[in-house]
Amino acid sequence: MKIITDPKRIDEFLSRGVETVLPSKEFVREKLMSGKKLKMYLGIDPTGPNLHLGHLVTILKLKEFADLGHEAILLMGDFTGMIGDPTDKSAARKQLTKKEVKKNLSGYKKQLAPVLKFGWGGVRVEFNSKWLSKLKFEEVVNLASNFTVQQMLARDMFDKRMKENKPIYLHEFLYPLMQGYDCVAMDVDGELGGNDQLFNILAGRDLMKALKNKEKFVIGVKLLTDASGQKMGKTEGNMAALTDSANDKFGKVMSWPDGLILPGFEILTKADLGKIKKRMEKGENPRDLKLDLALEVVKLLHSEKEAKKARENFIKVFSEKEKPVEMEKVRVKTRVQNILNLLVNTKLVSSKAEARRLVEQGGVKIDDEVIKDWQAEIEIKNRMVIQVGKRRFINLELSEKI
RNA sequence: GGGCAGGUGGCGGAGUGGUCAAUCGCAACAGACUGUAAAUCUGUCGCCUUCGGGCUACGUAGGUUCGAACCCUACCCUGCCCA
Repeated sequence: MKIITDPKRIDEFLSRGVETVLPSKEFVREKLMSGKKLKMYLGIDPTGPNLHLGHLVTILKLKEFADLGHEAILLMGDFTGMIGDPTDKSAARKQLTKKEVKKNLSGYKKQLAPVLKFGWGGVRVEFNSKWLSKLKFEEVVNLASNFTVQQMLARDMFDKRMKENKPIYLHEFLYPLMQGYDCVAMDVDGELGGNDQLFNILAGRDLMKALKNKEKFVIGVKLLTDASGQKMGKTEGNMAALTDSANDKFGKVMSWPDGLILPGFEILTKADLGKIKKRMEKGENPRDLKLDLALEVVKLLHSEKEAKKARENFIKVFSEKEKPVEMEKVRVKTRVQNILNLLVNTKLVSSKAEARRLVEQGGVKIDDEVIKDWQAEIEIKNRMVIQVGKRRFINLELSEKI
């Protein structure tokens, strides 16, 4: 594949959605312009079964790199993942088994398929267990001698835990080491990652310099945060997972604070940012801009048709408070059931106590009628619609057999 | 190895013999409101219940007591200080 040296595209690659470029933008631009094939990688720890939009941002960047004709590697941290990242204090360190890692990986593959085809467009998948599991203790010690405890402690996460008298496990210090060694093992020219990964990535930069006398470049991608640096939602509640349905993804994007509109367009779409800014300045309703953003995001991961359907659905359910276009169908056998049992049986709630609470608070509707009495016996009719809260709907189907 | 302080609900953190299913904050859920699933306000927030109550839970295992998250013993785990 030919190396693309179009300055415009390279500029776009180095600036759109990018927070940090090390050692300098000029350095990396020069490399990219040289026409030489470069090797850059992005690491993911396969700790959970699902990827979310945050992962997607970096993966899209990796794809961009591949599209420029370079060698892009998606590194699965199966080794690091197996050791487990003990971020909380006493929660039993979850050590992933080989089986789980494998399962997670195949899930990722599926989830990423719409945006990235493995073995295509230059993106290659590697596993770091390939080299990390072979390191001898002696080699590990050698690697460790490149770093000081003080350097590690400089990391804000560790610093915070020191101040709070919370445990820091020794092997946590080895994390950056392992990640750094990945660069050495693959002998890459650069590394890509979320800007929050900078510390680990820099460890790799140091190692590359020390062991290979190579200047590894680093591209730190912007995180999905608003202007004040607040991560979207306090947790990752509205960080849509790639496995979410088109409707859910659409809704989650709509729930983002307005401050995320521009960053969202910047890092998740190819939309013309100037135009978006203009629309904002003109005082256009942010909701409409967000509808466009949500549409683009869903389009990225589903078809355009599905994206449009999700938008229609959202407008119906939330703006006009109507029922969704399509809802899940649930079969029931018993013709007459108590409302609580019905809610539990259809898996809308997890316990009777919860069901009762919802009913008492007026959060349960059957065919648009609020059910207030938790002792009510419901006579089930075909195609009856049960709604819990604002956004959970199911369509009942009477099963004819006993 | 020694001394000290701790281990409580999804998380943080009160409680130190009965009135504790456990104050409070965060997260979550429902309702009102809103351009939005944001913000704000209100309510809920272990499980089961014939709504009387029952059951399971405060690191683990035993014990004392009419009664234990709280007292005793052993064990496991964490932090701090000393060596």
